[in-house]
Amino acid sequence: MLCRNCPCRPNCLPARVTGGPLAAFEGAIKQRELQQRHTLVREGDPFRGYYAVRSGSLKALAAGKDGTDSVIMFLFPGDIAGLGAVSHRWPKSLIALESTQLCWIPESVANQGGLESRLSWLIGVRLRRIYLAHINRASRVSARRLAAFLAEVGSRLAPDGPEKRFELPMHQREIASYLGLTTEATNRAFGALRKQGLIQQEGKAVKIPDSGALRQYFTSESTPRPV
Amino acid sequence: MLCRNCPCRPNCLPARVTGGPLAAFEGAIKQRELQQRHTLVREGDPFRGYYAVRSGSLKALAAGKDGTDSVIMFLFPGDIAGLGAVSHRWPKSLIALESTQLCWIPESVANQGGLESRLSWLIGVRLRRIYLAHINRASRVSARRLAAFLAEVGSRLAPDGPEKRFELPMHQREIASYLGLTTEATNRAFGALRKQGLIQQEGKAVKIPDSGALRQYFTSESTPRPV
DNA sequence: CGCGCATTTGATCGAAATCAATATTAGTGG
DNA sequence: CCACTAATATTGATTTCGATCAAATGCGCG
Repeated sequence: MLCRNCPCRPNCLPARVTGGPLAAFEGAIKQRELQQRHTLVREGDPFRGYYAVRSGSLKALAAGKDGTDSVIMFLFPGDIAGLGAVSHRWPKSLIALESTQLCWIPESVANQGGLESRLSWLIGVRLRRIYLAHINRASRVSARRLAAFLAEVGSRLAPDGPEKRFELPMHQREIASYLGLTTEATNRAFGALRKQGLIQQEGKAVKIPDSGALRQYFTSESTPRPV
Repeated sequence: MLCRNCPCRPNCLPARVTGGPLAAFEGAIKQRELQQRHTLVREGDPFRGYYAVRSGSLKALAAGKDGTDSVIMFLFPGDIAGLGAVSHRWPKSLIALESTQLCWIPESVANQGGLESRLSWLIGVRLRRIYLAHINRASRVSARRLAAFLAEVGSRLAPDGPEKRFELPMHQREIASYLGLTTEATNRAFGALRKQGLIQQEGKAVKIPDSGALRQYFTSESTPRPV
């Protein structure tokens, strides 16, 4: 698969590159497949360029003192992995949640040919997304946090239309870790959202009948107190 | 004050710039003072370059639906404001917590003279810091979250030595908003840390007798569950 | 098929939210 | 500078939500 046909291109580094430079870019990157549960990079590894997620998904893990890890972030198609490691070391491990197609983009390639500004822009997008996640996780009601999470995942895995269907690639256990909840609380939060008709579930498949209603649910009264 | 004498230079854009280029940089930026509680930028304003914090501090606010804002981030001397707005709009309002000295760095200046890679590096630093904050806020024990916050602030406002003394520029109310707690819980968390001897307080002045002990306190058992 | 792991459900406990009231501080104008 | 006012900080009592403990069910996989 070449960049020119890749559905991720609008979100990727060479979004506006065409012609000869695009061909050069395509020649400089390297495609790679990562099997389910396999590790892409380990915490502390030296930085060796970026990985664009073309299909599948990953989780970023932060190692705790006692060997316990917590999930920091999920990466979906169109995301670039490695932004947190720029000119540094990988701050987090990255592990595939399912069979995942990646494009390796060497650092030298990303720092040439006018791609720096595009890279900065993408990092800005990432920062804004993290800030949004910060806000959503500030809610102390578990069902609201989960609702915000599912809305976010839905917008990534089923971008079109207000009704969304997708398969959750991660376990409830991993969602719980990401949201700072126990698995039991997470599970009950799923139940609460189902009972309110905001989501439907069938195994790992999730349907959001009305993403507007879901958003309405978690944006109302999400902040603890005004400032 | 020129960059060559600025204590923030190691953390700033022109960390490694010297000679003629440094003089050019100094000529291209513009110093500015912001009075307490005054607004630097408003949410949704177009991006107009970066602001380096030279002294003082700022809070970043996210507007809620109903006019209630929540604190997303605090900025201290050495920080660069605007990283989340690269080539976009300001995602958050920025308001001075105290009288604050800033350097305005036009976007064009930051994108020239080999500063792009330095900018990317700084954004990477910011991303890593946010991930760390994410982890710390995953703790469900309010005193632990506050301990992590105070350790972070202490490392910024009193970088030298294991014993730290500093003045908190923000209200407990703002800390509470940032941590996703009520003001009461935040206040009781202060009390808990005092009782354990991990901090001392006198008005807004905080003393951390042993920042290692404080870190030890909040890093142990901070994650809800392993993954 | 059986084993291990994840999910689901229930009961109890604990921490923080909430409600309420007071004390303190900061900011205002006289 | 002081009095006055509003906002913030502090403390207590009660309630609620999620953590914890425990057990059962379901599922994937060798």
